[in-house]
Amino acid sequence: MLNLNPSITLLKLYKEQTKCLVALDSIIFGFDNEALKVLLVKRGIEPNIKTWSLMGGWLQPNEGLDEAANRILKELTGLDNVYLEQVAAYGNPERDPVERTVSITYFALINVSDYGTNISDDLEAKWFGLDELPELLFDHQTIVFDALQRLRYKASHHFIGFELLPEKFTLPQLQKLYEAIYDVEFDKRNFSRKLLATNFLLKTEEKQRGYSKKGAYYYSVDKSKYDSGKATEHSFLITTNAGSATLK
Amino acid sequence: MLNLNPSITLLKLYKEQTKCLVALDSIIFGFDNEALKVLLVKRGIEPNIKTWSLMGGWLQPNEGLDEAANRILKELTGLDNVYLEQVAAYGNPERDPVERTVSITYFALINVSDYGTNISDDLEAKWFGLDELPELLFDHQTIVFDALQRLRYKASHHFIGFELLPEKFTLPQLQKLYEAIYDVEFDKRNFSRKLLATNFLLKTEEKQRGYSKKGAYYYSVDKSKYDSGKATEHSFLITTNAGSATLK
DNA sequence: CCTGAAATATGTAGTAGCGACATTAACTGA
DNA sequence: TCAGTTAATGTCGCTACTACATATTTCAGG
Repeated sequence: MLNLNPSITLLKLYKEQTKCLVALDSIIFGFDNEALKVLLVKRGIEPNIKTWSLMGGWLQPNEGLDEAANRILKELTGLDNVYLEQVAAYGNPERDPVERTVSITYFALINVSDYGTNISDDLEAKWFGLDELPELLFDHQTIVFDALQRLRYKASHHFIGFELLPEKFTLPQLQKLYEAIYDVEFDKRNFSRKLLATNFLLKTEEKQRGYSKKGAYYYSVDKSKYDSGKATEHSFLITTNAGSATLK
Repeated sequence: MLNLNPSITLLKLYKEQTKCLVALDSIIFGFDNEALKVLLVKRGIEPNIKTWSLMGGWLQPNEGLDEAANRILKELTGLDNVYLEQVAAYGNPERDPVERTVSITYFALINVSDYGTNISDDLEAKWFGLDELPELLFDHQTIVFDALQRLRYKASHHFIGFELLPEKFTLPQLQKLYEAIYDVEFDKRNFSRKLLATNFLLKTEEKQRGYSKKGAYYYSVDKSKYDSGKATEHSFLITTNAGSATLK
């Protein structure tokens, strides 16, 4: 932005700078009631064709970063209105051997059951558990790890976990979700007490059937409170000290 | 990263993508024992020549992002080995009117007394308090705000605040620093109890002279513990709930 | 129809840590 | 030596977290 010698003309200064490709890559998290998963695709172009990689694409001339990340996500999964948050930028000169590329990453939280129906079949995509990731393209391994860190932080301070669940979910489901995110186990009683204390949850009259003998009540998110809560911070289950002590 | 039609050749696919300039802009925080400040420079090129802006520069062909941010910081301030952490990427198509530019931002924590001696005089630079910022270039206002948010988060979970202070500092100095970062006031007794409990601080025999009647003991950072602590999280003074409640 | 198994729902007691608060100690300068 | 200023430290009450046990609902099988 700054030039110590003002006599150089503007255009020259701008023109002599190197330009890069800008890619947007999304770490798409999903939850199948058991484990936290990441959606990967088999790369369709050389080099490294058929290597598993994150869903991504290039920035187009007239779109902003968030906009581009949303567009790409929609193109590849058919999903719209997905929780999407920027994580970081990666720009090692050697990361993409063909062309200098800076990648800006986003993590997405999707509800797996929404996803299943809309996915285009052209695309070889698969869910992977975090401890069963295949060999990944370029630096995507690091990127996934960083995104997980970010998700863990975010979900412990803001009420966003439910974005990974269907509209209606039970407390045991919610607990399993958080246990998957942090790879810890929680006490049922303390868990429900703490989550209910947020006042973000609305109990419905409906019970889940078939999964357990007794059946658990479904809850939904109180959107009005949640929207105002997005700005505010709440420390959920993982207080920073306990968290680092307990995480595997 | 992915192409639904594998018949398109690799090079064509890469070549037809638009390229951008990539800028690295740093929010340089400093602390003058009173307030948290940001170092800004007067832009030397059109458009918006003479508008105050963040310190920044362009990414060069053979350097990574962190590397570039460090290089630029060194070129502009003479400072080396500075705490520097990536914050976010900004890429609205209109943000730089001359040329499509993606900016990747970093926050830097420097010790103002180190800085004073090394600064090149070619450069019109000035410290600004956060509540007395001038009109800023492009979206730099937003960028500063986001960086402050990030600094607040980081300093409340990791022991990094001291990067803004000299090698040796007193507890009252440290307290004033945290008060400046969060724009709150702390209780002296609770503050020192909590900070000392981290075990990151080493008390020296030396006392600060001249500033107060009694004189406060100098402390330094126990680097061995600190290095291992960088990975771990610690919740410092600002617990998330209390923090959001108390912050102005 | 009764019984047992399985999972949900909820209550309590102990404790650690936080916040609020007041006094003593060290030094300077008049 | 006295007054003024700032540093250093200890106590109490409360909140919130943890650990832990029992009752309830329902389904399935004899």
